[in-house]
Amino acid sequence: MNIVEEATTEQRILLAARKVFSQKGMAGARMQEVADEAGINKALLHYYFRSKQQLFEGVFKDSSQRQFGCIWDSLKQCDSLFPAIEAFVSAYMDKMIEDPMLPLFIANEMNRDPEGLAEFIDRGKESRACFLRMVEEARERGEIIDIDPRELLVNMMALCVHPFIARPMLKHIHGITDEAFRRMIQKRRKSVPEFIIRSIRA
Amino acid sequence: MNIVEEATTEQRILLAARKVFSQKGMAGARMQEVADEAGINKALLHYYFRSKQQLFEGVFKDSSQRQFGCIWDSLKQCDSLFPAIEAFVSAYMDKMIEDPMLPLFIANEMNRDPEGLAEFIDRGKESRACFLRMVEEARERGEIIDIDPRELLVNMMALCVHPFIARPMLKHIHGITDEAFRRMIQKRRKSVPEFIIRSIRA
DNA sequence: ACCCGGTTTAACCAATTGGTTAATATTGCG
DNA sequence: CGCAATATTAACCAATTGGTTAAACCGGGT
Repeated sequence: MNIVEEATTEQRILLAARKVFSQKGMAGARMQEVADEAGINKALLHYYFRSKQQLFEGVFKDSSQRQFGCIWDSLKQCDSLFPAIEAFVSAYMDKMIEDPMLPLFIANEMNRDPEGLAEFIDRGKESRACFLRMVEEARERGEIIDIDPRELLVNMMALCVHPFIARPMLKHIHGITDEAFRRMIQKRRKSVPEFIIRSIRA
Repeated sequence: MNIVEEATTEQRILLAARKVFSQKGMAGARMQEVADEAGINKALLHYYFRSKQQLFEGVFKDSSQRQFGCIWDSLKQCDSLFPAIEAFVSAYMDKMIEDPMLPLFIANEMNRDPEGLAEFIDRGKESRACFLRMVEEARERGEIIDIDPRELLVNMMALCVHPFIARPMLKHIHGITDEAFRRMIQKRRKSVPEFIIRSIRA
């Protein structure tokens, strides 16, 4: 009856692997733990995914797509910059609320093996270019100040992703609970776009 | 004659361990690699640091202090908010240019063992409180808009630290070299404080 | 010269871990 | 049913890895 029980073995493996890998990282994850989490034998992992590396790539591919996939799409239908920024921040944060471990996991593994994993994050290339052009045009129309579009994008992603990267530190420094953290994120869904727009409005 | 040759064995070990641990993380680091990097026998590691855990804590304590230590001090002598923000961003970025692997390393290990490592990042508690009060006062004087000081601090740190966390992705997405990355960071030393101040100025 | 404390090393050990194998269970199908 | 293909498991293996041990080295004091 459980959704986990209904799913195919391969899906259960990927789900378990995503949990273990994103928590412990490639080096810290243990095949046995993935097997336990999926409720199967360790040898069965190698039956579906020949090696740890292959299982990891399956998880990473899925995770990076999950994180970078439909974020860009959210702003494709926006015709002006400010709503696009709001849509981007909202979509990005929604994704991370779904799976808060993902950003740090991806950053970490990209750092470990930049060349090997580069191919996985190439999605949304044209959507990103589209957004950069949108910024450029808004600048030419004088709606915003003179700013490098790519720098603006870096700042946007920074403000979105950082609370999830630094969550343990924020929780300790500000002494907040899980619930307080979620409220903070909800507040940021509105305050971050305001922060950005206020700083670039001409 | 080399500085490494002159240093004491313990210093060489800590230097090598910091390099290996911050690149590979606790789980991925190998004691043998630390020993090789330090140019000594593996057993000698356990002579100076009884266990991997103890060596790791030595490195982490040093690293977290290096990252969070004197950043706050830089703004203690500032009497008004905007120069304090500029000083903070400059100091923070200087630290990270020195050792670009540190932020991701610390974020990662804090995520792995939040309780065990929490004690190490308690430095600068009162300086941080001092900064938050400074923001509060500026708000009461009407110099800046109505913003939660802690949220402002999160945003500041986000804009400083994110390029170093996401460096491999930025390098791949924007197709930039190491040299271009350093130029980008140098640009951000000025643009980030401007970005922040523009968005909070009343 | 001799010893003694701290330092360094080579060899070794036990536990972990990714991966394999061969046998068993299950499912689908003629 | 019977049989073949697929799914699953228990037992096992080789390599890696953190850690230990006992011996050797080395400088200084007497």
